[in-house]
Amino acid sequence: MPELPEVETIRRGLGPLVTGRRILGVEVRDKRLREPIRPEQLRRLRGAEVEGIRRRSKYLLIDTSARLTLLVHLGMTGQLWVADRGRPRRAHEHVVIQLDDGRDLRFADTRRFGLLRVLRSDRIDLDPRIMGLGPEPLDPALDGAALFRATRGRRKPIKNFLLDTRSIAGVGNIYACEALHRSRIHPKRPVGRIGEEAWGRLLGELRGVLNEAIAAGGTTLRDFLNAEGEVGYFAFSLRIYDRERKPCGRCAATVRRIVQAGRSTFYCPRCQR
DNA sequence: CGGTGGACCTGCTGGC
DNA sequence: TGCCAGCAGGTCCACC
Repeated sequence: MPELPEVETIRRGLGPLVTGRRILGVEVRDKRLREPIRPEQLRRLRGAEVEGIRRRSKYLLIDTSARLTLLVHLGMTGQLWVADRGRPRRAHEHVVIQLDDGRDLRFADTRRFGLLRVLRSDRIDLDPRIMGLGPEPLDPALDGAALFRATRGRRKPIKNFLLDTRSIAGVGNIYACEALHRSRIHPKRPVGRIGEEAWGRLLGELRGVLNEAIAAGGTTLRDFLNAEGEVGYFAFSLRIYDRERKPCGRCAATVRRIVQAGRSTFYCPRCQR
């Protein structure tokens, strides 16, 4: 489900709903995630006040006054939202965090690829999951020249590079395909054969599509819902993703699907070189 | 260095 | 109608 724009959409929606709220209790109904939830860890949040929510790559970081941070990853089908206490449970609702305003912060995850962990706030940057992440694409300090320098002599296909969170954080399958299509770059082009100017344009197109998706509230193809349980509308603006055998919106050639790194890549064989 | 394939899970779709 | 292969927005690992 969620790539950078979807996680950012949740962060923005959740912020005003939970910041300043005190955590009254934590209920773990099902701890079977890929890495099992540790209820005794989550219960340490009881009594703490939520101070704010940050995002790093596709992770949400919920900081509390107990100097503990709740680290959340939504995997493929994770959902995190606020609901009035007493609202019926959603399917696969695994965790309920009771807030002091009569509402709950709830976590559901059909496929259980998500992650929920409590970390010491002062040690987050030492967590191996966070430590290994590459630069944020929307960070103004990042530029095409840096990406150009980082990729000299490397032969990794650009699509695989974009999907690797150690190179650039937060880009997933949808936005990697869309950014390459907008940049007219073939998904198999080795990163070492992309010039400095082209890196600048690619980064610009990547930022463009990410920002437009955030403005539209994210992409809902199947499960994505924001912090208030609503869908996002960027699916209507996708130009290449999931359009196999349909015409390319720019040149009318037929969109192709190939597999790279075990994932579907959609591209236009005419305008992406 | 880089690629593939599989693992982890559940649910939906499309073809027969 | 029913079954089943294939696929899904993410990571992580073993192996070539």
